Amino acid sequence: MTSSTAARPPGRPRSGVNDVVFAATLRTVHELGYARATVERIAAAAGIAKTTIYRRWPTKGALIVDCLLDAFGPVPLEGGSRAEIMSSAIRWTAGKIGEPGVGDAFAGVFSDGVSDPELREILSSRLQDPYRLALQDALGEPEHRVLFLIDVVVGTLLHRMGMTGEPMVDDDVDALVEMVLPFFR
Amino acid sequence: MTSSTAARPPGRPRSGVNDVVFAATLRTVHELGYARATVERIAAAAGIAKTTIYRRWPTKGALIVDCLLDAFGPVPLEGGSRAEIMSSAIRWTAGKIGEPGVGDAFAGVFSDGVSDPELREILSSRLQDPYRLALQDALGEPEHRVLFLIDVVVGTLLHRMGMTGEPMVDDDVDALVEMVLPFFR
DNA sequence: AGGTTTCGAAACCAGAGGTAGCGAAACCAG
DNA sequence: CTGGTTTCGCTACCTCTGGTTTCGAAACCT
Repeated sequence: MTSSTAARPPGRPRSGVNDVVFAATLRTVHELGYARATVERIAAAAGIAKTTIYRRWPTKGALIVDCLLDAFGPVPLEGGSRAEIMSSAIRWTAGKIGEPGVGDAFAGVFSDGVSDPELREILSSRLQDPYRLALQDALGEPEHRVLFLIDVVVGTLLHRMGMTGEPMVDDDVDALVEMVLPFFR
Repeated sequence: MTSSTAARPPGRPRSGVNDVVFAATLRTVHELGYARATVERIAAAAGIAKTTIYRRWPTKGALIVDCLLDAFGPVPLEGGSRAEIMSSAIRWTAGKIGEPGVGDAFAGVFSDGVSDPELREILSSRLQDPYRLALQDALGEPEHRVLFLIDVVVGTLLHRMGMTGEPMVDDDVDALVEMVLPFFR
């Protein structure tokens, strides 16, 4: 065993509070909204110091992206036909965005990215790309078609969330599936 | 002429700089992005004092919404068939959002609304409702269908804008039309 | 025990939205 | 021309947020 698992570095090890921080982030965003969920409040909710957060994530945006990655996890792409795969992926996305705090955090960090190219890059490469690649693979569609699909699905769900403050109801998610599927058959 | 046109109130009249402010707002947002387009910078670009802006608009969000209303103007709903009306409305929306500064301002104020219920109310009632009502009338569709249509079209366009920093290219706008029309036939 | 790293706490900074106070300017009525 | 009313520009100011810095204490390994 020469080096594969990287011997523990010297010094005091980091306390394993990442999960606590993610939970505190979603809870705080859910209760106070994105803008009022300050890093200080998130740290307090997690029971740690603000500086500890900034030691692990360079910016608030990076923290939120990591938190969303943790909340979403890998997209389930089971299902036989292309239609079943797409349908279940859309419903899965809608369900995740509807979980308390997730939609607000997503819309908020997305908004911040509008005027922050570095955050946009993080958002695109760390959050969008993995799902884009998985979808390209599962659906056999070219990149630009999958990007378009993501624009439609995520854009629609976030617009509803941003405009009403509530996630999209199931009937409208059904309509979204019904509208998207024929176009990608 | 008794009272219809409201006799001019006493005191110094407001200088007619609204148009100058709108132009300066779009220009500043286009050059610096939404977050760095501070009210102070917008005022400087318009050649007026920051306090003058806050005398006319209660918040930055309200200023942006008025600016967008001015930039969009009424939606053109000419065209014979329903398909023509919808198609031209979608392309008109995409074109407006693609104008320099408009898309950034739209995405920015939309983002701010995520964590600001008052701004969301302004956005919904002053910006979305007029277009929604005009579309309900022109298309003969019920409210929730038109709201869904707006979610899809505006959401998709803003997601592309927010993710890439660039407005959607014509080919993809064509795809959007092609996807939406059959669902609303 | 010594070296190394992380922790919490506090003070701190820069930039943003938004407000208050002031004298000067612009308009109208008499 | 004078007085009343309102808006103007200017400056100073407040609050909040993201983010940084500093420092002593704690945790781990050798």
